[in-house]
Amino acid sequence: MPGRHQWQNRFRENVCRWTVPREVILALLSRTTEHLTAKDIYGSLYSMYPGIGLTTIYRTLELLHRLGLVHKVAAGDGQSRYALKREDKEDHHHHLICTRCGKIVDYRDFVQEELELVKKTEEALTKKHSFLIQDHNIEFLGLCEKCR
Amino acid sequence: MPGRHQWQNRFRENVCRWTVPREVILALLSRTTEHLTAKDIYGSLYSMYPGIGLTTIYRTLELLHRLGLVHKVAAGDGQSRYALKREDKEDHHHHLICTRCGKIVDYRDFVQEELELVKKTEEALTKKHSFLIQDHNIEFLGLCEKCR
DNA sequence: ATTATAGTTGAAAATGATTATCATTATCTA
DNA sequence: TAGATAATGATAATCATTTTCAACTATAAT
Ligand SMILES: [Mn+2]
Ligand SMILES: [Mn+2]
Ligand SMILES: [Zn+2]
Ligand SMILES: [Zn+2]
Repeated sequence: MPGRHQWQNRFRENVCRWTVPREVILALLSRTTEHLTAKDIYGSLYSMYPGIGLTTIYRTLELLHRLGLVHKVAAGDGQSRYALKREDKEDHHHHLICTRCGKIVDYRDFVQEELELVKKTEEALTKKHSFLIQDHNIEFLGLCEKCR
Repeated sequence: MPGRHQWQNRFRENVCRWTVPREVILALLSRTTEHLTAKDIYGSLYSMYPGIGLTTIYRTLELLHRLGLVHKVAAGDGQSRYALKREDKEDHHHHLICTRCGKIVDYRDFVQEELELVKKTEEALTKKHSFLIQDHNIEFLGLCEKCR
């Protein structure tokens, strides 16, 4: 529901076509706040769209990631998980990750302080190591309620 | 060179035997500050110890990780990298990761401020999500000098 | 509306890192 | 030194992700 046309435009700009699999995957992602694996998506879509290929899901997720529409998170259990970025700019957040079951929880605490520290650090590191820094991650690892 | 006997003892406590492959792998890790993949290690060891198996390297690295002797870092390129933990306690650091070639650089800037923020956040998250938090990661992603 | 041109799809095979098996060997303890 | 058992390494198996490629389709130009 949130912005099918915006997505469509974003695709056109990049010479990408607006297709059924892409629409369906985006629709699914926009319906949840969970961080889904390619297989999760494949499973959820199966009833509504039995023909869809896992390959296409991987390709679409990679595309969405390239277009900056989804977050891609490695939970350390060997598979990547994806979540749609929110439209509002107040969505900067990081993750709490269960190392046993792979569950990912968003958190948005102390974002202001975090950003200050991140900015300082980023500047220092850019100079010191002549890296081109594009992003940062902060994650807390542990066991979720069920797994501990 | 740094503490072969300490390692040996750490092994014994855990009913683990002190073997040639384990000694050789630890020796290699202690000779560098780089973050190595299992294959890197296999390659480096080959001349000195042609018989060693890649399987054993994986097993040893996993063991060292379980014993808390190495850091295990996922560079996002699909393979894990390992680096020996330093003996001194001033070694708390985080990583700058090149998303193109997987290179990992340690940084230790603003550790004090970082720890304050981390502590606050950890307490808040523990309560709010009833997670048992065991560790945290901070990483900056981008392109290294060679890759950008 | 028809056509031409890329972009897209999905089945199948390939890749590549990591793990599981299992017979053989090495370490440690008594 | 001998027995118990942990460790090794060759091999096969897993498993997520990619690559291939022929068939299909969205889109723009006629
Ligand atoms: Mn998230
Ligand atoms: Mn490090
Ligand atoms: Zn869990
Ligand atoms: Zn690089």
